[in-house]
Amino acid sequence: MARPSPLSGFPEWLPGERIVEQHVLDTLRRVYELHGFASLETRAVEPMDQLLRKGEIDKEVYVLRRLHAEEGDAGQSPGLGLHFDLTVPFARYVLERAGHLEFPFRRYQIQKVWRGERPQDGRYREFLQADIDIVDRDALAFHHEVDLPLVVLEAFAALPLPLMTMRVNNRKLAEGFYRAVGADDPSLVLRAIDKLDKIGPVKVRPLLADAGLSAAGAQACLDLASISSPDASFADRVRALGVTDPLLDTGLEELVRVLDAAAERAPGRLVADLKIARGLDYYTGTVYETFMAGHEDLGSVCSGGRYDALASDGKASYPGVGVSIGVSRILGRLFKAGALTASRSVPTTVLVAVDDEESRGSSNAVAAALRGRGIPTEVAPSAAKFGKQIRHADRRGIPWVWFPGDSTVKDLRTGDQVAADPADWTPPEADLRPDILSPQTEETHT
RNA sequence: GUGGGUGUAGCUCAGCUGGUAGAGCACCGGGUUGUGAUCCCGGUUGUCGCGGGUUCGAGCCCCGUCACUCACCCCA
Repeated sequence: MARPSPLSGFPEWLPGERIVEQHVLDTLRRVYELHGFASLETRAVEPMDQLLRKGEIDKEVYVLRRLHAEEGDAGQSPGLGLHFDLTVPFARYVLERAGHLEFPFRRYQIQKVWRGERPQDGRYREFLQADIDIVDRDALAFHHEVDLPLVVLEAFAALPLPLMTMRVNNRKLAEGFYRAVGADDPSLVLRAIDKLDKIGPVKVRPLLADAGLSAAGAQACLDLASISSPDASFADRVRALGVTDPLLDTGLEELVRVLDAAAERAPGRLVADLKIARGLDYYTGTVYETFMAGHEDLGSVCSGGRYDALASDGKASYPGVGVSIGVSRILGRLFKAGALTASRSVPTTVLVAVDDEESRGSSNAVAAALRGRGIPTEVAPSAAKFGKQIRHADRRGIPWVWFPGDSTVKDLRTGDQVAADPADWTPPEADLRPDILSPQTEETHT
């Protein structure tokens, strides 16, 4: 059989990269649980009508089909598709289990999602998302829109990643403003403003005209979009535009509260940016997009917002707020750039050398003693010359090699070799797990 | 889905107007009868993406196809 070529858009990491990924996932789990978020996993498939509701027909969903499906089977059921995000499955889960859940319900969910789009740099067809959401029944207190992004920023701060900056806007603010300057359909304006970074104001202006805005109205929207600030000062600049509207006032007030809290609890990491739009139309309040220092061209690596109508069963509605971290997008870019590696490609801390095959048993005994004290240990695969055995460890980044013959242990980094007893020798605490190295020059969190 | 670019060794690539496939790195063995580097010597590695066509002859030209990649779209 010919060598298979990798499938584009379905990333698979090397062992060392997987070690980095697991470190990231462990850290996210730790921080999320520190804040009391419960872990959840939902099935990979949803009924097609669930995935495609809200008229988002252009969603590229992978459809699930039995190889031996009978003719006509397809017509009888709604059909199944792989989920393309974790929010829709979560909303479905909440509706289905509302009677068994305690509200407000806080959960995190780290799973693969699938999108049938053309892959590109930073854009995959199968990728890992790490979501956290808070949902409540009927009404969700506003302060969750303040608290949730701070949890995510805390998680980023605990990770060896380039500096993350979260840019924040508010749908009420935008919608109130757009209506007040003459837009009948604020979502059209939103979509136009969303393209601002990519195509520039000259090309956005006609789109705003298409949305029904006068020249003055379009100018006002562009002026609004140009406002950004790392603190609450943006509000004065918005008011200086002279537009008044009750919804705009509410949105302004909310965004000020988000910025005030962030200034205190995550200074510099959260910025008000009134051109942040978000394509998805179900957001109703604060919206978030996050950019990675030095990799802004990648687009947002962590986005979300407040939603009111995503889950509703007719009797009750379940408003929520959540964000999703694009784990694969972040890691794929940093791996490719050589900006994030593990100090070794295996978990092994100690390689026990083998003198000859007759004495493999004593090497196994040394390894067992070390493992018994929590030290990840493997035994050399063959009784090759010691130079070979050392190289086996060196190639993998294993820091220590144990020689059972004279009961010594060698630190490959320094070359020092000392007598040691398997019953009590212990490596430095830091050697028990691989280090995560981020050799880039940009600012990092840790 | 639309439009560009690229497919040659494990990796990065060279290959002239069409004339029997190369380099560097990597890898393996030895120099070195049990301790990593360097050095020296030697060695392995290919359906030139795939299929067809033109030609005495195709890695090179033509057609098709597949894959990868970039942009649009959309978004993590």
